[in-house]
Amino acid sequence: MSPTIIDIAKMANTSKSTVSRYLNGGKVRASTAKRIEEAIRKLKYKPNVNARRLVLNKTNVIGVVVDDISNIYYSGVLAGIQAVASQYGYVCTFYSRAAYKKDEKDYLDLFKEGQVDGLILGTFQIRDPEEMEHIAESGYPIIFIGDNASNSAVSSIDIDNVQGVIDIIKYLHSLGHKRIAHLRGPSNMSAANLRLEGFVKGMKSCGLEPDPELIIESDWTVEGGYTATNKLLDRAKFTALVCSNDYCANGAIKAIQSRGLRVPEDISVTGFDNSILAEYTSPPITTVKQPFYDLGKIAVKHLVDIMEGDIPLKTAILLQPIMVIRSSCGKAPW
Amino acid sequence: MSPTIIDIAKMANTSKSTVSRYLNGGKVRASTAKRIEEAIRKLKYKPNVNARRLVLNKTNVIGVVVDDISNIYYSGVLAGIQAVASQYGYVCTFYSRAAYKKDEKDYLDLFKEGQVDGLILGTFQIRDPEEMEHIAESGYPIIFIGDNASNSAVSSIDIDNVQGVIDIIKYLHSLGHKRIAHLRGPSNMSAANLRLEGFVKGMKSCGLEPDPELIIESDWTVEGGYTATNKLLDRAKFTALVCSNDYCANGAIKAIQSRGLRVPEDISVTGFDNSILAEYTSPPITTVKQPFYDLGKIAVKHLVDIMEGDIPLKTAILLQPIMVIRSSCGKAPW
DNA sequence: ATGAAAGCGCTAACAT
DNA sequence: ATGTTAGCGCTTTCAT
Repeated sequence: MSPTIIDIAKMANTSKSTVSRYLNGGKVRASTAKRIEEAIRKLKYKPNVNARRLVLNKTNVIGVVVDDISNIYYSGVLAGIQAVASQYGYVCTFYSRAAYKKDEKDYLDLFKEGQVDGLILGTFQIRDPEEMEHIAESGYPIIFIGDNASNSAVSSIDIDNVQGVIDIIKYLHSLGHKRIAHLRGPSNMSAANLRLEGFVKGMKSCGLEPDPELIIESDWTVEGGYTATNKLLDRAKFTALVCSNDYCANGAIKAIQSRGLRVPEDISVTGFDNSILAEYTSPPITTVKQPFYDLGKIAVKHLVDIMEGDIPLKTAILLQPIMVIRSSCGKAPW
Repeated sequence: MSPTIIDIAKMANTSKSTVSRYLNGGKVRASTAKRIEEAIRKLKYKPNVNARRLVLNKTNVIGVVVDDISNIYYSGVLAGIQAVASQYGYVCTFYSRAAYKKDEKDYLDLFKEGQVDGLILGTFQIRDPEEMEHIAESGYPIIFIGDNASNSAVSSIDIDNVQGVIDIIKYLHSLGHKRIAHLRGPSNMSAANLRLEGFVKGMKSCGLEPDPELIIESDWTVEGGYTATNKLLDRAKFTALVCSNDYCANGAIKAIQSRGLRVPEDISVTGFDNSILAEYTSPPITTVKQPFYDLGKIAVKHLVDIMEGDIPLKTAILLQPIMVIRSSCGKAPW
């Protein structure tokens, strides 16, 4: 067994309260401190966190629930979360949303069980309003990632998907494009809907009318993008295609090229996310960079503020995305 | 405050021992059980895990330490770890190696502190023998990921990097290639060295002599692969290039194409990992698929076996990789 | 089958 | 500044 605070007290000829005090930065006579330090060193003592958690009713762990840890989107966010959490003295435990849904478990149980002090909840899916309400009412320190403040009673953080696409449209418009198509993402994904919203707003702000015929839905995969783009090419003419993410943009480019058309000479294509695919495929794709790491970082910072009582109010943070211009866009051919 | 076992006992007109017994599947009279169940439901009771951890000296958490959570390699592994751990009733906490190194903390402290029951340690770097020894001696349940049993006193799991490249060489040889070059990875990465070993062994087993002039080192990045391949093209002739991973293979292809040479007509190129880049760039890259998810899955299964005493012995598991043939390789032109 | 009591390792009054 | 004591919520003998 590991040594306890009592073993230290005995060896240092003092009481466990004094050792505890020393450990927690309280006032201790220098000579006693020395003896305690020595005992700790000799016995290689480490405080038992579970005893501490029990008595303090504070775990110093942040729970993170996401759809799928292996998704590149999340892995960047998770890295930011983990790094910053540890700076603040917290440890992170990760849960997958799928497992929780399956077992019909309630995330809020994590608080009751003493597993976590705070929770970061991330999902691509549009959230269930009832669930949001349930969580908001609970009063526990929880922050949502990837949800654009659909419920103002909770704290959330996301990037501004709408503005990201507006920037893209303005850029394309500046290149002379007028017939701009949109390969929208799945309608059950909130970011996909927000990007569509950005498409419509961006078009209008440029004095262009979004043509329903030029909007087609696909999933966020390369294959889906390929298929949908082929349909789009069959039914209409356009000079630019705004895709809902980099994966389907990659598929779109392949579809366009497979018909002997060139990107960007004949059709310009844009993506979203700035994933690895956008950077290294040919042509490299003009896209919108999501600050994944910062997203995680700020989420934790904010959560810690909430947990430690500095920020009682609910806030919705919206990070500004950055357009990354590569060679998949060119002047409008007509 | 959350209700405790005592609140349940009171409401159910029994003692906390009986409630505890009920909770842990012990024998309880049916009528008592009913009353306890009802009390639990009414009070929405959830057992406090920290009290339980303290008394049982068992956390049900698996710690995972990796270089960088956001690395695609790890994110797949982590997903496997997380999923299977939760099946076994464990929760995962993730630590980044960097933070630990910086603070000079010892992973083994996690055990002493009662943070974890077991640890999965992953790194690309060649491990410090002293550290390995230290860990081996500790006797704690620890399993290494991504290390090919460099120390037989610890348990480890990895894919067979050597065999993966041997398979590639044999495949290229079957296509008629004789002058085969190797873009090796960084020499401080153990997998890079093993892949080089596979290259040498594979060549010999095909009756080919590995030419030192045809082996060049680069980091595992696209840019690094690009630069190194240009150097290689300047100094020698070859018909196939075996790259240490998909990223540098992607850079290699770009370098080759930038000189007006074609892949695979003039030079065949292979990668390693089966990352997203191998699948969606042009041409798609023939590579070796690492079973990331399975790696994590098996690591956990094995760790649980160790923790629960089923497997006292130290074992080194080597998973067989699978070659994925795409269009970056063709018949040798000469 | 059930309850009383001790104890897991720690913190925090409280008294000295 | 230090020690005594109670208690955090739970499990587990040991009686009954």
